[in-house]
Amino acid sequence: MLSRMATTVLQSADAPADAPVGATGAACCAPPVTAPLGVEDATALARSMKALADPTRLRLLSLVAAHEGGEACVCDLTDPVGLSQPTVSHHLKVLVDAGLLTRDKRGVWAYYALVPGALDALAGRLATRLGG
Amino acid sequence: MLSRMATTVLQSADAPADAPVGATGAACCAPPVTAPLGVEDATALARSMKALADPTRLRLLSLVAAHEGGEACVCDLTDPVGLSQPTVSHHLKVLVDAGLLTRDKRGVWAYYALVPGALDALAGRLATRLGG
DNA sequence: TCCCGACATCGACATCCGTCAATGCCTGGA
DNA sequence: TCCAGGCATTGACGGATGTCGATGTCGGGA
Repeated sequence: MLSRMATTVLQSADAPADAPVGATGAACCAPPVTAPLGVEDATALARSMKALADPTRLRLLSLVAAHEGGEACVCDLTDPVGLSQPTVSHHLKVLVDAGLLTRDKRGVWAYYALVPGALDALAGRLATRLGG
Repeated sequence: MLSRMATTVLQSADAPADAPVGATGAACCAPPVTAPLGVEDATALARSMKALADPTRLRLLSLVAAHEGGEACVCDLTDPVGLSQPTVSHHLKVLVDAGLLTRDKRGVWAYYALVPGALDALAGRLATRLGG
């Protein structure tokens, strides 16, 4: 048997439902052993990260952000990414479901725009919940 | 024939190839929005995000960070995540390959530790490259 | 020298995911 | 009223991914 302490680090994370996102925790020096992510928090974070774990979706976000007015319709995006219209629609839906984009249908066109602060909130959660 | 309101935006600050990671993007004003991500950049970023797009791996990172001394061996991690040893080894390899963990084999045990600043760098890339 | 234990690798399996062509829905104009 | 076009949905397919049991590898102790 190993003599390594097999102390299962208490993991029943208190689970603060809403994270203090946006705030850059930013302590430079060693936060003394914060509690590990609970299963729920990890699952929720992973779901958000999955939306960003695809090069096409990253490019779509970037294209929308860079587009005039901060918004773009599907027809603006299919050519730059070089994929079919249904595929682009699918990716946009994933991003909307993840809370990263908004969808505004005006007439025949559907305009997508970044949700302000959503990416920063994700980045903040990454840094504060895992790296310290 | 729709007149898209050209609202705020504009301001051209070319984003250099390597972003000043670690800094949490600009504050409130000034949407950066410049050139969209290239295919290569998007692919590279997506590869990193994929490593974080799994709840088990997020919990492993968190467990390692929270563990005494900032490092943990496989036997410390299998119980908390409730998965088999080969599966945990697999996830740890993914995290090492992504540059998020280091692996240090001492005797019979393999100790994993966070790569300092790696998560912050990723968070910074997210915020600065996409519209933070 | 042999055995045990910690860890990595392998092979297999089920599931998920990205992509496309085809099709349906809805809006605006003729 | 019908038609044209932008977009979402569906169904299908191939490849990637998470998981496990079995096995290989290596170091330390008897």
